[in-house]
Amino acid sequence: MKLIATGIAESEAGPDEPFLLERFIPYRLSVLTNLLSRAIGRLYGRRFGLAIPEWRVMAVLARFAPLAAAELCTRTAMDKVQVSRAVARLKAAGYIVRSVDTADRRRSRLRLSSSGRAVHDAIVPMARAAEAKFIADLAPADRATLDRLLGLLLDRAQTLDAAGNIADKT
Amino acid sequence: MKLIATGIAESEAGPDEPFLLERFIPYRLSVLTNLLSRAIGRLYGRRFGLAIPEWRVMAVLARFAPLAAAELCTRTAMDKVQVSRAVARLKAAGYIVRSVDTADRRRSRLRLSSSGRAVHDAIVPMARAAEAKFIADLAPADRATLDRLLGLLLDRAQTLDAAGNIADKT
DNA sequence: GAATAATAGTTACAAATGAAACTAATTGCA
DNA sequence: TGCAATTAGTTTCATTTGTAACTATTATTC
Repeated sequence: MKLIATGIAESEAGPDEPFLLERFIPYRLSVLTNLLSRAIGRLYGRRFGLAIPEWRVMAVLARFAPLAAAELCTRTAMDKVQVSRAVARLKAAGYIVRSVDTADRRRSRLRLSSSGRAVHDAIVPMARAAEAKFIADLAPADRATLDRLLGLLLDRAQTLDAAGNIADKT
Repeated sequence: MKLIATGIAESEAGPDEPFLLERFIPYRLSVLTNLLSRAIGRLYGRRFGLAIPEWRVMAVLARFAPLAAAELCTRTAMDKVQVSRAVARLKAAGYIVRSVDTADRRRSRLRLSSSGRAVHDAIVPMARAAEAKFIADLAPADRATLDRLLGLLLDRAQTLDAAGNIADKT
């Protein structure tokens, strides 16, 4: 069943026209992301008992370890509570190892354990396959545009979120 | 601070290359949607005490009332528990009116109250302004492409979610 | 070089969410 | 009819999430 129509963006509609939720871009992005996160969450969760925040931490540690929690926050775009909890679960599962930064004993140095690395390496092809399947419908030019638009819109959203004034006429 | 790089999609990377979370499309979509939902949630919440699910219900009722809860589920892409709770809060706030369908007394007939309509009409321009601001950076061609891609990807995500096999090689 | 402020990370508590059990009403069918 | 199966919607309970308070350590300042 097709729930969401395509056509002009809602914001191009004049003020007297009815508001069309199904064309409202933030709504469509939200539905899209929820569907995709759910599908991908099943992917990690079913076989490895990982939630998405945990997978994000593992993916970043695989590349940049050792990292402190604060650096994980920056790299994963998660807040420090989320990171703290993801790290705690991964440590309990034996997928990461924590040591204390000797130069600053508040900071931790986090890295994947060998079993964590093995899980990571097993998941990566699945994640790539899922992404490929998701965009399989798109022509090469559309993929490039999508990639570029995601960059632009992320910048924009970060700016608007930080400014906190998304509705003002600025 | 720019967190997310642009470039080729992660799925185009070869199997021996490191996994780049910051280029992984589901990750970028998730970060984007969370930022945007947070910004827009503040918009509805601050002035009107509405959460996003409630606003969605109001937007759909404004156009299609009277509706039963099940129809709200279809139109908002929310599940019946979410809808039930959103309806309960809106009823408590006096923004919607519920009557019982005389032909099937399990079903309800929901519509906006006059104060609900007033709130709706006050929010619509704010929502439109927020969307316009969000895509203000985009050239007209990019807006059209975004609109089209959202449609394609939503279809795709619905299919993959329903099939539950996003990682298989199908 | 103490006292204060700032920072890294965790914990606690409250609100939101999701899955499953439940109630009430209707439909199907013997 | 009468009983099982289905459907609409709500409630319950466990989990997740977000904000704020907290602990431990380091930096600053007088």
